[in-house]
Amino acid sequence: MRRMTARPENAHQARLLRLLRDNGSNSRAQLGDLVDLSRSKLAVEVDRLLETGLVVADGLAPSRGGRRSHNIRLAPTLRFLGVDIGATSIDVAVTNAELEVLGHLNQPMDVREGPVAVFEQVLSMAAKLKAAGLAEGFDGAGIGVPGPVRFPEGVPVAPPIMPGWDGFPVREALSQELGCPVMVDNDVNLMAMGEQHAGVARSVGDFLCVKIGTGIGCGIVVGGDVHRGVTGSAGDIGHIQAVPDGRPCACGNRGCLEAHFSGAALAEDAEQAAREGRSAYLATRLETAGSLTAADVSAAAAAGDTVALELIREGGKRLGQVVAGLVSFFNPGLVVIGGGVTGLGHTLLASVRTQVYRQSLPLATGNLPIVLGELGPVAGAIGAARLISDHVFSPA
Amino acid sequence: MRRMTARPENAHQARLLRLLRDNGSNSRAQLGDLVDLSRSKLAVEVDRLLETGLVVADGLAPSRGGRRSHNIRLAPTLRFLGVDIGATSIDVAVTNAELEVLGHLNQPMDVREGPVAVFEQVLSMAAKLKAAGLAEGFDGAGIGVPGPVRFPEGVPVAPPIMPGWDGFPVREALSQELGCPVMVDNDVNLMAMGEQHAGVARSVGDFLCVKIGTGIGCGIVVGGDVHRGVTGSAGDIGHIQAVPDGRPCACGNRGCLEAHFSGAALAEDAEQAAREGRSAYLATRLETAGSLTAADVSAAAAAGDTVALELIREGGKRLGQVVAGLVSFFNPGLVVIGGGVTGLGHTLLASVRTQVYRQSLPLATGNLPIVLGELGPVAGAIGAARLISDHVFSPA
DNA sequence: CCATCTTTTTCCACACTCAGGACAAAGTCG
DNA sequence: CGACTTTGTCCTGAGTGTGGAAAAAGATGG
Repeated sequence: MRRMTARPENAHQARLLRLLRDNGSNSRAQLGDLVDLSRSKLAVEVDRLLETGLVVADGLAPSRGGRRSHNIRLAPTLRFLGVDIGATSIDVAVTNAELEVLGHLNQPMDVREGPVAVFEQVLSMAAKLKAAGLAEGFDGAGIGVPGPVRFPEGVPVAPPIMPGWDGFPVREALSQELGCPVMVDNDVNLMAMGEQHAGVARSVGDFLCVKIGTGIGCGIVVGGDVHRGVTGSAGDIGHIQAVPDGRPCACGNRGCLEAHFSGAALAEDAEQAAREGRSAYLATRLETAGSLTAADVSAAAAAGDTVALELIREGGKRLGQVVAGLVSFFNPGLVVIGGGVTGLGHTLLASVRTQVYRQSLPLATGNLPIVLGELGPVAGAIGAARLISDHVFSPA
Repeated sequence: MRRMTARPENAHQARLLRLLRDNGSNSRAQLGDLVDLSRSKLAVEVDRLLETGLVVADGLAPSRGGRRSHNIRLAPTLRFLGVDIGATSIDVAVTNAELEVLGHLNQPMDVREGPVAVFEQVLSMAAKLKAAGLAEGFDGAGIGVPGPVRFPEGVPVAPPIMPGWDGFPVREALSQELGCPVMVDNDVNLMAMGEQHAGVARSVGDFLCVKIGTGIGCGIVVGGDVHRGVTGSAGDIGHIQAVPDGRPCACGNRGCLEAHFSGAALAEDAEQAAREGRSAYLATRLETAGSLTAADVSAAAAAGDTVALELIREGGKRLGQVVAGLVSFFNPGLVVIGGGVTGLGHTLLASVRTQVYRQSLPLATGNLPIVLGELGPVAGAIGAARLISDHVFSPA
């Protein structure tokens, strides 16, 4: 079911669409204040957008002391699909044109089952959301995958944790299936875009967004734009050396950050602690579940388990060491920490902060907030919607 | 002696001026191929530039099969001043509008003598270059200082190795003295711009430029533009921890890269080796000179001294560890190594390369050249000229 | 040496865009 | 109810840029 979504005809229209996306409904007069176009010109462009159906009239705005202005908003029927494929689960969200989440589904799924199985799942989730009446069709879809992506083509390249995905034409295939434009990016970059659009990073031009999941990655935003690097692997900080001659890592080196702190490493450490009898809480948990995850450590910490707390603190210190280096190098205006293990919360945050503030120079840390992401599991999906909306709201 | 340099009236003219700067003399027809403007429009803009005197006619171009085209070039009387203030010496260069170095002076001087003394020296060097007939006046000057700069205002902020410079209005003061526009930036950023304009980094959009001098810094170029960070301290990698619990550093921490490898650290290590009698070459040198510098180590290495070579290799390994992390994080298309100790040359390079290729992931290092800068001591001055020319060649 | 073909440049007419003013419509406020 | 403010529409005039025609300058081939 192909939907022909109109596209803006020029940069002015694109600008207006993005303003409406970011600021919501707006009066014509207000728009005039924002865009520095003559009233005549603005009227023409708005009329054209109304004709194409991308925006609709939306009643009258409250008076600002004179005649009331007509409100304009993005077409309420526009729908974007945001897909965040993680290592062990899939998040799918439907948003309207303002990128508000109308519905959200989460399914556990191992990305290693390969692109065909995963996309089957994604499409069925999308269908379920449609069946719930949230969308009739999609005007665009953003897809996040847990590995490097050749961005212009929308193709994963040499993804370490996604065997079978290398070179798979994700963009092409999903565009075919969904009948709408599709953009693909690294999941961490999308999380950064999500927090930038609707989360803690609003109005920050340069920031880092560290995502701790099964692995560790870092979204880099420079001047409002995501930096992807020449091969799309920028932000891949999981294999930076955190401990000289430390633990062996799947990548073949030793002491990688990921080997010492990540969802996977944390789970292993916890199991070991449980087996060695250092934590009664974790031992019980291990016995009932058969294995432990980062979430178990999080729960243990919340229950006051000292071993769990110590694991988190130690991990935060490792992470903080690496982040301190990145802060010195990049001098961001904000550091966001998010991902599945946000449940580790303030213990982790405190540990990272301590390390960064101690190790980086005052000029770089002086006014540097280090905070948790505020969008939780939908950050990636919102970022994905943002990605594709940027594409759809740009001149054809 | 104030010179009123004309400025381009619009973006098209600015574009043309930069093309002429980067490509040298050019025929009108060739320009037409490059800029995607109608012939009429192009003719008008070129004529206006001719009127303002920013460009001049320059004979006829060779025929391309028909009527010969008129050559156009930037006014040959335009002069930029490039100043690179290092920790221990000052480089001043005069360039024409194409940023070719017409004359270059170098003077040892300790930056700690403060801005007043330093600028006195700079002005006297500029006067000397003028007296040599290289310039009548300057149409702009770029200044590099060895510390963080609040870029828009051109003011150093909290520079660790430049006490007395904090908050000094460098841009304002020099603009007054020289009677021309002035821009100020970190010396490392300027070196990066220099290598980008005329050195190894031509045609690379994203790259890192590591400068090893008295300290260590790193210029970051993203999408062709220098990234300065929110407080102007981006690229300050000298205080990234390279050795856990390593040597104490002036910054108060331990194990900073700069404490283990930099011009200053190298000199100290060499002196110690000399005193301990581990190297006859260095011991002799120490006796005659009273102290050692990085240049001595360089000379010793060239002479085959094993201790010197080992010092360089060890330092390269430390540097390589840090650079490997930056490569993973930033995924650049090129890494340039330059600065005063380029004399350490290929020994250093080999050591850094080994470490980076070993520690970073193949996707990031797959096609990553790591090379020495090719502009030597004038890289900074050329970058400074480039900086100010970008400013002068932009609409007023 | 001349005729023909190319390339470059200039000139010009036409279309298009856009800013800004005038004016009508719709509200507020006293 | 009247004066003032804000918003929206219409219209004109200035300016800009495109593309064609033709002239200028040279190359090529007989």
